[in-house]
Amino acid sequence: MATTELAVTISDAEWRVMRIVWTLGQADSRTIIDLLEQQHDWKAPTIKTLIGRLVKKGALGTTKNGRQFIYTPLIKEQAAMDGALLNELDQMCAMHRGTSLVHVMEQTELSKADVQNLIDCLAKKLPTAPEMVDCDCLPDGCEGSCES
Amino acid sequence: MATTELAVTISDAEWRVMRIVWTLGQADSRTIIDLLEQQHDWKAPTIKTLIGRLVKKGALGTTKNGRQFIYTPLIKEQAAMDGALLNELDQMCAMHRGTSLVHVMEQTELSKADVQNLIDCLAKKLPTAPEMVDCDCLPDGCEGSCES
DNA sequence: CAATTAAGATTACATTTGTAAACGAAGGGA
DNA sequence: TCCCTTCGTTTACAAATGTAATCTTAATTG
Repeated sequence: MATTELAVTISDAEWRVMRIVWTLGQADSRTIIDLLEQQHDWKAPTIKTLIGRLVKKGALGTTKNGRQFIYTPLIKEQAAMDGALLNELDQMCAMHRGTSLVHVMEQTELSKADVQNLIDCLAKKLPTAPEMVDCDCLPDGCEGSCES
Repeated sequence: MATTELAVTISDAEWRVMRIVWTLGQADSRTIIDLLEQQHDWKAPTIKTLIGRLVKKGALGTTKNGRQFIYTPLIKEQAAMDGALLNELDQMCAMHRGTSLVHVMEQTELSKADVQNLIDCLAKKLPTAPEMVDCDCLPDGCEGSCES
């Protein structure tokens, strides 16, 4: 049985740090601090705190390199992204998720390949898609019209 | 110039309360408390606190009904959902958003109509979709391979 | 009318998060 | 060898959040 790795929760600010490390593959604190100081008005100690918290949370791993550390991602970027989005979606009314996804699509820039993948994925779902998805906001089930 | 209504932020626990009110259209505290006590192990005072915070945040409005209040949503459910998802997506690497949306689609139950709407929306995007969306994790732009 | 109940308001308290200063040890240069 | 730079660690502190007890007041009931 593999270690049940319960999804690490990454806060908004921490997310910025992770993106740097994910993109570079690995990085020492100097690099992370330099890059983030350019993108935000964060002071170096702020970024150090974020790095420290990510290490404690198990999102970043460390390798000693002389006096310093080299940080590497311990969680996958795509998995973190998928998890965060699904998490958010899961706490919303099941009946309205589809509409929300349409709105999100409309406002998100996607590459041709992404659009094609999405179309393929949806085409595959179409045959087995239910006629409707019920609201799950009330204990029993929502028969109301869900005005909003 | 209309009042720039800066998106109200709703926390996870508060989200549960909003869903009840959105679904019912309006509700008094007794109703909200009864329903939520069934879904969670929350005590009545906990729910009262959440309701109070939502009123203060401007997410719920009140109408006096005798000694009690009737709560109504001041923000639209669909708008709140769209905003929360876009917010989450916006803080992620632009290059990987498409893939994440594919994964989200795969794991979300959608009605036939939703699937069709999504397909239509995507079909419309396809012609103008860029060949690729660049990573925006680094200050300048990410030319790296973005291993993750 | 007195005692109980219920509704909303006030207070409480630990944890997480954003944001950062201060500190201690290890190297590098004068 | 002695100071200064750096890195990582410790401490700080306010706001947001999860979770709830207590209090005040007005209404319900016997």
